[in-house]
Amino acid sequence: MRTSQFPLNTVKETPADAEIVSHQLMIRAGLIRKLAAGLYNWLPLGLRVLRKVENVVREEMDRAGGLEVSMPVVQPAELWQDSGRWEVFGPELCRFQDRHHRDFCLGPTHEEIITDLVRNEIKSYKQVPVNYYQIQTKFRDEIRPRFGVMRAREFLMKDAYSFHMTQDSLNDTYEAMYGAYSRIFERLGLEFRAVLADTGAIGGSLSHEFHVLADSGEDAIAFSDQSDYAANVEMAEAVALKFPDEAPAELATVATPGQHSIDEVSAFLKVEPQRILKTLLVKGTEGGVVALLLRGDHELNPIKATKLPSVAYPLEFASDAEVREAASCAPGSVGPKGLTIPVIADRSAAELVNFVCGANVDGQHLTGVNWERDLPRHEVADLRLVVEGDVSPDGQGNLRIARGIEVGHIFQLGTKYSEAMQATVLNEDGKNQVLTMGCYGIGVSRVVAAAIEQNHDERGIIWPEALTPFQVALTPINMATSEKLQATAEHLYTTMKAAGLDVLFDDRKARPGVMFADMELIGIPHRIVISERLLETGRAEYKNRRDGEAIEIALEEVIPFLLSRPGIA
RNA sequence: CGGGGUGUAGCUCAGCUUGGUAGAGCGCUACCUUCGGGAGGUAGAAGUCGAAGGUUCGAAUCCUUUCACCCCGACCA
Repeated sequence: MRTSQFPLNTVKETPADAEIVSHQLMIRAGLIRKLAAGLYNWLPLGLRVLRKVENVVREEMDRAGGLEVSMPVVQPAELWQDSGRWEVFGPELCRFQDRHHRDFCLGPTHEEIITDLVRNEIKSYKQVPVNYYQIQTKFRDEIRPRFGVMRAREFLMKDAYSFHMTQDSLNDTYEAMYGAYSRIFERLGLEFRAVLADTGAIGGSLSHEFHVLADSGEDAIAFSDQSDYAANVEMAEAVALKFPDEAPAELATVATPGQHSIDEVSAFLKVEPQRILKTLLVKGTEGGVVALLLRGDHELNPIKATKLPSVAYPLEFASDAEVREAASCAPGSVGPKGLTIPVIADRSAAELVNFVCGANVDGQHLTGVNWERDLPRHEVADLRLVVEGDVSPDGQGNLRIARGIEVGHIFQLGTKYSEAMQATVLNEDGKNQVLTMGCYGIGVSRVVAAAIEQNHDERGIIWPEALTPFQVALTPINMATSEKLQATAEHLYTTMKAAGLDVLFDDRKARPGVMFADMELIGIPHRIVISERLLETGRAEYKNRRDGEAIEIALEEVIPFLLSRPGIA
């Protein structure tokens, strides 16, 4: 491709409304342009990258036995009413009516549609398992779209849905998808981790997320430094931290006027926070409140808390009035002693000895408290967020915490949708049997942004080979003034293309600085420069975008040299 | 939805407090000079000052309403 026929829509200035690097660079490099909040046009350069991702995804899905389909973006309400999600889904489901006043929505996901398709088309156990996938535009009316295509309202997603007679069969496909996803992100040249995940609103049992590691990531993930354990911190199991054995101290009541927070009490009583018991009162499912106990240095994990049958979802803290009713004091002085409401202790809180807790009297705390002697043993659960350095739940190594961008998510759905929508087939006994489902998503447009977050410098994007819109930039200097240079450039361009190289020939009448800056901004990994000066010795200059390595090579060696570069052929 | 902020040329912004015929830099067009790291000069094109209403002799500027966009929180690939 020639730049004279492929306008580079680069801009020098950083757009004012772009927060993160990938968003800024995608606009500066001319990959995307915003149309409205959360809606983007993809320019030719950006679309080339998007298609690269798409193709890798498609190849690996096909290799793993997926069958490509295409389902409409617009979906009839009836199917959503069938699954029960028409009512359950919030305002992010964009609903509208057609001219006949029939209800429709823009598909945020396609479980309903595929389940309907399968219940109509798949009749026999002989036709399963099947794994249908599509690469399709989705629309979610996000509360707050941000970070460019990272959290857009309209985005490109690969979604796959598998149907099975047995859990074993689902396990097989789940594993195949796990493998396919790993290959996809490896081929794309991204540093990623697969982590145990919460199944969230989609429902189901087993689930893994695939995260591209980047400091700007919205998710925190925990992984062991010695084993392959990895989980979203929302999910990461927190093991009980033992407390050193000590002789029991005497139980005492102390005045702690005006000391409410853990830090205040810690400073006032000169006791380290980990020896103070934090008592949180939250709303319960039955309408009352429930007490959750944590070590003072630990934080509550709301996801874990709301999974407890007695705790209301979503998590809501008790009001001051409710606290006073349950504990007869203000929130800063609450403790478990004497409470008549349900009490659940975190595993590590249950290990405390000689600790401090609220006395349920304003301005008073208890010291030297011990379980059993002073307080009954309560229900114990995993309630806290893991922290860096925690023992890994598999017992091997310690947890480290990194930030990641979720680019893929695989679920074992079970029969949630197939049951509700009656997706059944006849089994070997001639009986109707509900199919078991899995679903598997990749945020294709998000992958592009994630790749940039992970691969850029102060000059712009540095594309991994598998994603780059062009492999090689051919930049002749002042070509217009030299017929010889022009002829050499044209010849190089033609032979490079013939050699199968995807080359962007900068034939603009631009100054060298402009060409270099543009090619670096748009992230082309390899650059060939030719000039009058170089021509005198029959050489060209090669420069690598990532490591900045620059060498001169003989003109006739240019193509063999490029083809020998890792990842290019 | 709650809290905060911004709308003026394609982009980044000044002008608004104190009302008086619309500005800069970048980008774009043409020409001259320059030519290995976002050049210099000359000339030019380009704006219903987000929209509506009001106050005023006169509104980008003051008042009211409204829309859009951005940031912080709860949702998600």
